[in-house]
Amino acid sequence: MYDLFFKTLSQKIELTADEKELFASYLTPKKLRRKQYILQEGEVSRHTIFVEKGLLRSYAVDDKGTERIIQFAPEGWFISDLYSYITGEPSVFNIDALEDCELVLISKNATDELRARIPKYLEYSFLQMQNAYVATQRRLFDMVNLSTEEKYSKLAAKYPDLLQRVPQHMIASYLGLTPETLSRARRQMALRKR
Amino acid sequence: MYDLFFKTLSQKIELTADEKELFASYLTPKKLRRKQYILQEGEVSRHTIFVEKGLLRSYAVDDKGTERIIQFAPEGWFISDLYSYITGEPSVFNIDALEDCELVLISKNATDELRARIPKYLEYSFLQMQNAYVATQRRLFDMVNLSTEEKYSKLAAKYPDLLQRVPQHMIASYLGLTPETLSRARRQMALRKR
DNA sequence: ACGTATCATTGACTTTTATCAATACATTTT
DNA sequence: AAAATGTATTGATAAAAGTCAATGATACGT
Repeated sequence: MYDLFFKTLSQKIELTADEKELFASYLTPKKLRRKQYILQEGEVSRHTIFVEKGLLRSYAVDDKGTERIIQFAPEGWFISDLYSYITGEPSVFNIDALEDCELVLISKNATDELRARIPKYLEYSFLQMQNAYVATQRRLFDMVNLSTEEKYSKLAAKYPDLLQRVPQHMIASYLGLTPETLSRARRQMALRKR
Repeated sequence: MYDLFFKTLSQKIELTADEKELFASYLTPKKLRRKQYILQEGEVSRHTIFVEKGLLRSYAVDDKGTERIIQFAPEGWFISDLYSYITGEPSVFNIDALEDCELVLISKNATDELRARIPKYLEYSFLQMQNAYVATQRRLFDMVNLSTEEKYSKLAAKYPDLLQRVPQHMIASYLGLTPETLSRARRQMALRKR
């Protein structure tokens, strides 16, 4: 239990056995079935969610009822609506399971106490946030400046397994494209390779 | 000197007079004339830059030689190529001055020592990074999901003064549009308002 | 104050992407 | 097993954005 979670922490900070035990006492395990929500629009995001197993996604629904996927979170990833988490405002996003999941929840209180009792965890949080920021900046740049084909190729190169686990129209949504446009782009690329 | 810098820190953490003095000893002031570079493609980003006065921008140049603006940094903002800063890899961005600037530089060494000697500064760095991350996530979502007119309107509402200080074709670049497209979108909006 | 950049706009045309509709296939549900 | 749902592809057409070129207007450096 929490194996992947502590393995992930250990990539950036080292915890003693005692610290791990203390840490674990603040964590809540949760299983989630495919299609179930862990956060729904209008609720306040009160936890940081870590994915031990399975696959989550976050998305918003636009005026026309179209789902706009913001993020995928497979094993080893954190996900939440950070804005709602920080401000306490109701979330405008949904987070649900694309596969059966095993999750680790850390409440806001738990986070605060953990950062106070294990200062290394504040450092971890900083490093984690720094990584997330750099990654998002890069993705923003790519989304603004790359062509449809380049966006897809980059995603496919970086997360090849994701394409096996997620239906193509969700990849299209994540990339800000219609399913038709992505389908045609893929066909073009395949034709050119022959 | 450093007035705005410390005022900005004080929005998130409180420093004593002694701490401020210690802090200031790690800072380097720098003036930059309009059009001068503070970071050029190929160099390693070795400082965090704070803008006391003036206006910076960061941008990349694509294969066709077109400038792609990533960020504007007016007074009170931080800017750097964080990826290059963290990894030590040469930067693929440029940062230059759109107006005469007064800057505050914090070297990587200074940052490390400051975080060790003033633990509150690690907390500040975390909060700052968290804010930057949330803001970038939101901008990413908008760039992917909003129409041209919506992108421009949102920017204009959020940073009205920026439109006065920055030529329109740079706003277009920041929004991932051609100058022509932005010009026509503005015309449409103006016509509709009458 | 001058000449030179730079800048914003507009028109004509091309390319890219979205939209709507139909089809075929696969996967889930009952 | 049959029905219902979800998924990917393709075609026809419309809408949006990019490209290229020209014209005034403005700002800037000396």
